[in-house]
Amino acid sequence: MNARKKPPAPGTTTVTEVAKMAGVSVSTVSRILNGSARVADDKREAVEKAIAALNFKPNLFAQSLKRGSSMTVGVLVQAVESPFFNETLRGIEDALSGTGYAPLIVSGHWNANEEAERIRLLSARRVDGLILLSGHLDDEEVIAFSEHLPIIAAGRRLESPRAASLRLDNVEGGRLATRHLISLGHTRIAHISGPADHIDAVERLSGYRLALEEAGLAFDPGLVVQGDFREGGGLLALNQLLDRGHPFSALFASNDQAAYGARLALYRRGIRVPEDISLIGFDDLPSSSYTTPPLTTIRQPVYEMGCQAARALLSLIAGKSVSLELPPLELVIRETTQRLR
Amino acid sequence: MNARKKPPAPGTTTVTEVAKMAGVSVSTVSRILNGSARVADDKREAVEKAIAALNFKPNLFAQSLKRGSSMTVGVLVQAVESPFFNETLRGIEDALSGTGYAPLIVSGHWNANEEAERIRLLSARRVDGLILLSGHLDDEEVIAFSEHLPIIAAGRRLESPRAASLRLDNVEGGRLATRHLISLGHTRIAHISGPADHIDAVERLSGYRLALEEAGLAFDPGLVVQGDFREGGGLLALNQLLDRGHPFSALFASNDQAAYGARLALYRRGIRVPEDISLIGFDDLPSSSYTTPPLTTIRQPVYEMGCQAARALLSLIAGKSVSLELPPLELVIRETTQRLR
DNA sequence: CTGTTAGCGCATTCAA
DNA sequence: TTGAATGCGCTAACAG
Repeated sequence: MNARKKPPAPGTTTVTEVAKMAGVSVSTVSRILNGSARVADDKREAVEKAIAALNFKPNLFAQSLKRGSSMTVGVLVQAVESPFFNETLRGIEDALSGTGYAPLIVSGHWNANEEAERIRLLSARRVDGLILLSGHLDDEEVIAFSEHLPIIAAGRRLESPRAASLRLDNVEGGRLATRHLISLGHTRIAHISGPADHIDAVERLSGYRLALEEAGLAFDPGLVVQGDFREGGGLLALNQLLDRGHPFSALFASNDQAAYGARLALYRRGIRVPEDISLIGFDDLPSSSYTTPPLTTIRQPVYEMGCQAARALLSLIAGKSVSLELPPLELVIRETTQRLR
Repeated sequence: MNARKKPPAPGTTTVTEVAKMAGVSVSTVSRILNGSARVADDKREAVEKAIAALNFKPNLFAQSLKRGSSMTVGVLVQAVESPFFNETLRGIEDALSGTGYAPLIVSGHWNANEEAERIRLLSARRVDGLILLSGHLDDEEVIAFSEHLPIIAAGRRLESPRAASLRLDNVEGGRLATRHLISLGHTRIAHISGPADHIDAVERLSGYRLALEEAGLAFDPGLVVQGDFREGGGLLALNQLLDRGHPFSALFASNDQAAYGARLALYRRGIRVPEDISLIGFDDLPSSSYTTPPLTTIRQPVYEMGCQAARALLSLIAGKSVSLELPPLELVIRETTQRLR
């Protein structure tokens, strides 16, 4: 029933066969594979030849089973399809490349239950560590998970021996954005906030209020409307705002996607950007350099976050302590903001 | 320090412990885990209780080692950060969700050598199958890989017992786009092509020429300029085109990203879209609904591609034959094209 | 129906 | 320096 002879399939050959071909024992092959002990040159050569000839790759499962390490790190992202996480994933991938570790990416879909479920899945796959990008899980739960699994969490602040976090100062970011508008002479500044249960969104709103206050400008709740961090929400939000009839000359959107939506709403109503209304976003997605006009925004170092997170996780896995330092948020002035005339 | 009672770490308990706690043998536990045989209700109950109490998850490596299946499928994407692949990844993830399979995503970076290297990496991890999204590998190499590994390839056409492909008719897409412009009265239609070594790009260009020909319009090489499927390339390309001085009233960009770049170039020069120039893209990225103005484009069913690819791969893995059918490319008329006046 | 046992492919003792 | 032997945790015969 089963076909006996197979061509040397990668993933079919084992150390035993390599050993046989090279005329040595399996342990010698293993030693060469891992450099775990000195081996005579002639044997080494024979083994290496056999490995090449058989197209041999050690079975990672057997290795994992033996070593208790999977050489895999889990990455819990909120949505693979979100442009926001893209560059972070690239950073993770780049940082991991060449280390032997591979990322296993799963999506939590902005849902605490699903996140917990995914983490369980990752843990069943015995990932050696976990990178958490944002998410709705309680910090306590994350710390609980970290008892068994080193964790680097982005978008949180948590202290624990087996966990570290990476978080930007979103209050400062919101303040930066708002101050930029104020410095251009704007005094009636609207804000599209993000989800009320999203800490980043809440902080950006705080930053907005803070900047207003610092400038002696009154906070007007009628100028704030809730979005959902996505284009559709931004569009809706801006329409609501406009319908309220409170005049404003500048708009701070809590993220770039919301800004895109708002931009479209403005376009539909024939309101020009930046001539009639100045617009600033938050994130600096790659596409924000190419909107019409290019979007002024607050740049988050997302790629660097990915790199750092991955590197830090590797340290954690190696039992070393980690210190995380991120470049600061940065105002990127492009063409959607201008001085109030 | 406080007395910490170690909660059973997930990934630490084994079938043996479960068996001991439930007072049965390991095989009984295994049988219950896999439903591979009938088990008396009382034992089943005891085992299930033990599993819950110990927070037990079977070690996937041990399972894989034993069964020779990793419950993992490899996904070779060109760039995790590319907006184009995002929705496809989501489709793959959705289709895989609940099947027990997890995707292992790696990037080939548009480079045949790196692609081959990544595939080797995936094969060392003993993935049960492979989804290839685009790429520079020769079809023959892909077929060679498929000897040992079931493969679904998007963006190719290949026949083999262990491989299947999923490919849209890009000639038709290019034709569709161009015909739309022609139907609006345009006769001087420019084209930003994609990389000359990218088959999709070449086919879209063919479609463009075909539509021109069908309409009795002469093909003018001076109206075609090469881009790179990215925003920057589109921007540059359009500037070149404009500098050539050949007049045109409509532009077909080989993908949406190029269209974004072109849009910006136009904006910079004060050329209005669609009043002065009609613009059509290709792909229908999610953000294309929110450009200013929203982009007319050819929609690729990328999400569906992901779903289908994943489902087909599962069939292939199960030893079944597959038939792949994709919804057709579709013209999405938004607001960057209008009748020539 | 259930328990015992033999490996899956590998890294690692322990002897030689 | 090398080889033989022992599990890692699990599934699947094979007996009972």
